[in-house]
Amino acid sequence: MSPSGTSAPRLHRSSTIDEVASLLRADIVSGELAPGTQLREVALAESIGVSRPSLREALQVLRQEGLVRHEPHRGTFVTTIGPEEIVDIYQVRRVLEGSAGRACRKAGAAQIERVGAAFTVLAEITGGDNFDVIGADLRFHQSIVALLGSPRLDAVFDSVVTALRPCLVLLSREAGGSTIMRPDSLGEHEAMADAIAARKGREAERLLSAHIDRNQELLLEVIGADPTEEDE
Amino acid sequence: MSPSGTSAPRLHRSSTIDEVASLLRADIVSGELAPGTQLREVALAESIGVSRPSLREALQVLRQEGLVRHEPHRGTFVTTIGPEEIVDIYQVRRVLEGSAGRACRKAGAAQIERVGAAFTVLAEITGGDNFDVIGADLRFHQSIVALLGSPRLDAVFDSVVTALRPCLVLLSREAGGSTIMRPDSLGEHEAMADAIAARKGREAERLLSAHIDRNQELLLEVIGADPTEEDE
DNA sequence: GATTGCCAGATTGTCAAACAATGCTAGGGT
DNA sequence: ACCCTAGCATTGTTTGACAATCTGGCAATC
Repeated sequence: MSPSGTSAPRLHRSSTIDEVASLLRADIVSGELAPGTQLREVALAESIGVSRPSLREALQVLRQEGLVRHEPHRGTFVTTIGPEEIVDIYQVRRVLEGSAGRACRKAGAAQIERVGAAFTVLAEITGGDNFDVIGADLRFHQSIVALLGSPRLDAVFDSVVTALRPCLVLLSREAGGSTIMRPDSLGEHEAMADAIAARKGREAERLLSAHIDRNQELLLEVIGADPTEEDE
Repeated sequence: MSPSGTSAPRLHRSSTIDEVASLLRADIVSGELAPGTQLREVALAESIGVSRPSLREALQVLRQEGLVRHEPHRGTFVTTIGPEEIVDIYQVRRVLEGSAGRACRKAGAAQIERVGAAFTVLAEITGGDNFDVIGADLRFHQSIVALLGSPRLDAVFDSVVTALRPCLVLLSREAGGSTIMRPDSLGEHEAMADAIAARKGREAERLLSAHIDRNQELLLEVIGADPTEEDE
């Protein structure tokens, strides 16, 4: 038996607290738990069906992920996202996706292939539900970051996307329509996918950067113009 | 009431679990808790003086930071760092520091100033204790990443540095001498600091990239040549 | 003698209940 | 109207307990 070091995927892959964390995470990114909501430990633990210590451990996970904010002796609240966070998040995107675009020259063929696949999904899903479009869009960009070949950077982008998603969902809910997906957005994505497929690093970086800038402006505009009604 | 010095209104700045997490984090990065060590909950909780649930919450924090690895029903162990992790960490450094170097053109004057200050500290401390040199080196690079002006990216780099530090400490302990700080390393840092001060983005990026590549090679060499005795 | 099966100890996983500490709110005194 | 205080709700932390699971060694079997 050669215990080939890297992986010992013992079954049992989900502990209670990870499940609880996933559950809450899903409720947050879907917007079901609105930003600013206080998460009361006793009630929440009861409603989920776990003990308070277990819930608290799960909350620690979410806190570390930045999905909830913790104020001592006050409580834990779903993170509210403001203009500064938006700017920060998009700066992260610029750095990560920009670098990834430029690195498409060195990336493996398989990774390049996945970008194309992600674009295909995005192109075909357009016109469907807004929520699905957001998901496909983000997955496309995720596949771009994957070009860097770094699990850690993938995780960083994941967390950024997770933080961004409730914001986009909220937006789409308010606008009710296709505010998020600008009409020329699909074209931009196609251009990016093409540049990457052709391994034109500089071009891809430029397109990505411009795309991200535009989206940031759009988002800031809507968020800034609409001081969310969340409460006092 | 004159707010003289430390005894200001108790801002409750650290909850128990954050303190415990900090304590353990310090022990891990200093190498006192060697990689691979199992953290037994009862004994550890007792030795620190907190209850088991509190300790577990602290461990969740460290797990999220990647400092410990958790195996269900087995225990939590101080993360062991292998060649893949080294490569990953240095990829993160390449992306972050490279982007930061190039972004020095747009960075604020204050941020640029801090890079210079960090270099001064590094230059003057050289020759001192190895541990201090490592710290100053990392802080210098931290100040470079700060050029990006993104709290999130700062945090990412922080976590990377934290993961890297025990590895460097271990190295310095084995080599006993100046293996980490190559003789020409200080010169490289000076060149980088100069390029940034002059806001030569391209130049800074090139220098940083080369510097990081060299250090990665060095680290991989020593790590690879020395399969640490820790496991089976 | 080597392998297998199995049992006891140790360790983690999870819970219930409790009490202290703190923040918020409402009511009373001025 | 304002300040102060009492009381309630919520978090912070501990204790103790029990179930589930892993580890290592012992005995039985081939």
